[in-house]
Amino acid sequence: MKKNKPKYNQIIEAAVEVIAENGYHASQVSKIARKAGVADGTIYLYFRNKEDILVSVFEEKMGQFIEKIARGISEKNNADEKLLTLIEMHFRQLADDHHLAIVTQLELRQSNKDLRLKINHILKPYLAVIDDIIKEGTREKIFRDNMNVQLIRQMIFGTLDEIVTNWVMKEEKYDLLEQSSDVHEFIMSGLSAKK
Amino acid sequence: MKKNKPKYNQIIEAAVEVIAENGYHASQVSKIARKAGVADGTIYLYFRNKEDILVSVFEEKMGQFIEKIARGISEKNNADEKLLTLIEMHFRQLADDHHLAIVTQLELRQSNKDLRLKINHILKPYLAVIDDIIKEGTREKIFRDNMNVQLIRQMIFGTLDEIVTNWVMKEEKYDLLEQSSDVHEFIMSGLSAKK
Amino acid sequence: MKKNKPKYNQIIEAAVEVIAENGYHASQVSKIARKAGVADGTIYLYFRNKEDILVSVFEEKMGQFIEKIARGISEKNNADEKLLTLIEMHFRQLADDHHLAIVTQLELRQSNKDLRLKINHILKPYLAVIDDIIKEGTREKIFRDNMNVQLIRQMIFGTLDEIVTNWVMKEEKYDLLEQSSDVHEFIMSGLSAKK
Amino acid sequence: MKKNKPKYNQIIEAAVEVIAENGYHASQVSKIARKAGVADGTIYLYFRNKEDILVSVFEEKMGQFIEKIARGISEKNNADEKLLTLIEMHFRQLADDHHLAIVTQLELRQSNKDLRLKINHILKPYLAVIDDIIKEGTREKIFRDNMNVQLIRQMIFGTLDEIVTNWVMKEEKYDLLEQSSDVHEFIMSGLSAKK
DNA sequence: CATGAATGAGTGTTCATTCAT
DNA sequence: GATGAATGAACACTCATTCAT
Repeated sequence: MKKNKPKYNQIIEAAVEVIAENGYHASQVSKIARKAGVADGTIYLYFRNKEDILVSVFEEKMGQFIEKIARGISEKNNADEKLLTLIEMHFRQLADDHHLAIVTQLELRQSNKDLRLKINHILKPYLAVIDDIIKEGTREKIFRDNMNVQLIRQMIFGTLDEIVTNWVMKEEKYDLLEQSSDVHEFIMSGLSAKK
Repeated sequence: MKKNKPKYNQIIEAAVEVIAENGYHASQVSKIARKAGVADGTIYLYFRNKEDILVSVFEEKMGQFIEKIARGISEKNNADEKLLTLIEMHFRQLADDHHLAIVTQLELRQSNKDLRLKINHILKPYLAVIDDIIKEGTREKIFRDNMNVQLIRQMIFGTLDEIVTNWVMKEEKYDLLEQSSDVHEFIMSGLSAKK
Repeated sequence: MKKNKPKYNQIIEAAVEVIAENGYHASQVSKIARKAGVADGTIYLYFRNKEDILVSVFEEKMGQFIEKIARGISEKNNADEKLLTLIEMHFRQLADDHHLAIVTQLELRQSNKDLRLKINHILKPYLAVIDDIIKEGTREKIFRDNMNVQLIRQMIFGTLDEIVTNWVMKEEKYDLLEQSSDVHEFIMSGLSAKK
Repeated sequence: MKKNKPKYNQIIEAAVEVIAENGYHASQVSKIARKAGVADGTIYLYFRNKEDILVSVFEEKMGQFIEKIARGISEKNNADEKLLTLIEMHFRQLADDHHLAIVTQLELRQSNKDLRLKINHILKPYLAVIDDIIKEGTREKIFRDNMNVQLIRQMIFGTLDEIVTNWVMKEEKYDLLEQSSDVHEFIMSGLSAKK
């Protein structure tokens, strides 16, 4: 949410809707402008080019996404609870925002390498949150020692991402949140120190 | 490998190379034709349209990919060993074919929803192989009961896929195969019945 | 006239007409294509881009222009007659081709610096023809010694060019060719060795 | 210099600089406004539109140009000296104002037919000055009789203009003023009554 | 007088696909 | 079967001008 630039936010919101409804490749700048209620040229007062709109969409939305999760986690006292919170909030936020789910799981992945690299960059803070949970669990001795944090994080993120993507592709026919405890149990057992 | 149509295979191989070298969006039909040593029009004697080339590329390559894994697994006697074999062969086949890894993990994901649905369809036999291992492990009582097979399979596939994608994006700088045992341990612990 | 590429010449001719009729800035590629009776895309099989069309127009037309003058001059036996021939043919060729006159004197001058540099390059052979006459006249002792050939050539070309441009801007209301002898006399007197 | 409107002159001067530095086509109104230190909208309090700025630039600058030459000539007593003065001052004024030379010889020529007609109109007083010298020379019997004044004037102006343009295009690498006497001699001989 | 945010018309170029030879 | 010349739809971005403040 950039300062008090109402047009900036109008355009961001319009972009999410247009991409969710039309698909990445059919999302012309003029369509976004029309939905935002501004002229085509106005877009370029707030964004350098079309790619900049898309990067900003992801930036703004992921910013909120991560911030909420980080806040939720900070109230929990151990890695176990934190992981459950992360899973639940990851699922809930996407389940609650139909358009956002389509855009992040399906449409934005069709972008070219450049844009994907930028998206990966934006994703980093979220990956760092996951890393922190892993490290905390190791300190708390509830996770095994000597784990490759980067690999574990890839497995956790890959698991969550694939589950959400499948849910979106199945047109969100079932309850995503219900899966949380199974996923949590799978990951916790996978990392557990006991054995 | 379709029948004995040499041009068909020339075009498939050319497509993999062209996409790996130029990226999805810079892979024009004319470029594929040139690399395959045929005229542009000839492409359309073997494929309905550009999407059909890409689907066929995935179909042919995944066909071999799955077949090899299925064969490797059939020689193993329990779910534990089968899972390890699947992980190792999944990693090894992509580590051994640089072009294929780039195409499947990065480039083909840029396709539109239609193409991705077709790709998912082609992937089904592989997902079925994973499902079979899960079911076998449950029968063997080495996995927990009452697991949601579909969910577990998504977590396993998501884990493997994310790890390979990260490895490709990091320009294959480290050894992918080395990760196999950690991944296997993570998943096995996650599914394990003991506790 | 390039080889036997009929489309190439159709496009060149169409470009001259379109520019003469609509002006430089209103000469869209699609308008040229329509007048040439080809599809927009066909233009790009024969020309790299729009500028290449314009350069080629000038190249082809000036090529013929210069060639004819060079041929005409070669039949003359002294600098005096050669100069008269050059003036007459310069005027006649533009007087005979209304469209070409408008394009070269008015429209193509609106091009940007890049294009103008290329046009100047194409003009060089013509300037060389003028230089040769000046040198010949000096050898024949009918022109003064010690003249700055480059400067003289600029004066001659500037004179002819300004006269034609004025004639085109006055909508070709009077007879351009009639001016030839006065211009010839002016230049000859200006260069004459007698004094 | 219009009235006592300081902003008017700021904009005129800014326009010359911007055009000289960026070229005709890259000289946006907003760039001129920024250089002039006024808001975009302010431009339109002093000029009807962009073309009006350019016409006014030429008007103001040519007004001074012509006035100085007319004053210089009025001090001379015969057509011969007046012509030399005109040539020298024409060359000197452009040699002394780098920006003006670029703008008048190269950039403003890229304008469309409309603007060029207006520029020609502004040029008329200068052409009249040349005409007067020609007529005076004829009266003084130092020029031939029966000359087509308009044609002679075109030749003189064309000569001077082409020489200056060449000098600007050669990036003003040599001394323009040095050419004056040769040019004067060429024209005088060309018009001379003796023979 | 002065501002500057907002407007919206206009166009060169690519490339998947066709079809006459 | 094979060719490759020809097609034509589709779209991001700039910038002169306006007008509410």
